[in-house]
Amino acid sequence: MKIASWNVNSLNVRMPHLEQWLGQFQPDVVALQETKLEDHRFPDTALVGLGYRSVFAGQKTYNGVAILSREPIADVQVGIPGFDDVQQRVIAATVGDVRIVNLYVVNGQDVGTDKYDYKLRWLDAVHGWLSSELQAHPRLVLLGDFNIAPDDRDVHDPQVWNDGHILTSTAERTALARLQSLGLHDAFRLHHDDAGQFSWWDYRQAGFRRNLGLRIDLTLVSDALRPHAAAAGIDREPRTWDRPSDHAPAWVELAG
DNA sequence: ATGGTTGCCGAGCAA
Repeated sequence: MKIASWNVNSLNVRMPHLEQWLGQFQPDVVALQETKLEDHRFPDTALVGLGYRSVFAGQKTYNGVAILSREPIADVQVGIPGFDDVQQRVIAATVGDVRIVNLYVVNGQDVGTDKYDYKLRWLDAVHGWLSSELQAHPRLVLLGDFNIAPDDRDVHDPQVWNDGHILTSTAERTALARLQSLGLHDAFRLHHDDAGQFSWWDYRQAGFRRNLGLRIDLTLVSDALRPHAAAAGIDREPRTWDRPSDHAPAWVELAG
């Protein structure tokens, strides 16, 4: 079972890329972020034609998340229970016997801003919710655009991306580590320990060509699924295509 | 590098 996460940065623009990628990569489940589409505009009919059901929670202009699956999707949850939020950043659902939790984590803009405070409060709410979600669903995959690079291997320049910088600040990394301490394991790091493997490259300054990137798109597997995480990676190919998203898909394969 | 690029929508904001 191949499960992937992809921040498409507008599904309206990226639908041809998604179609191409679904056809060649053949994922079983895909978590999308930044669809930037109201629900009535979501291309669910076109996706059925490609063999995928979908559930989604969108809004105009910003945010928006979805889960696509070849198999039936059950028990859909939108948002974090008990955390009022007008921003559509969370959708969870069950596929087979696996709970899929898709996050579009707050970017945070800059350390010390109101958006940064919102990011940390939002991550705290996710932590509280996931501790109970894991009890109810031990076989769980938490994936998405985390907008946090876990450690210095995951940034092209640790001098710039340091403990005072957004996406790499100590408080953000601590919040991510706290989530992982619930028993969630970075599937990529179960299989690779090298630096310089990124999932996002800034559109500016020819970031992709120069590999000036960060690894901020993660697939985390629960304790129960860890022995089944047979492979994980990042598919850079769609980032090479014409008019790409600034993110590449990150994936984990569950076996057995 | 208070730059640079893309997507939203039609002026700046968010990333």
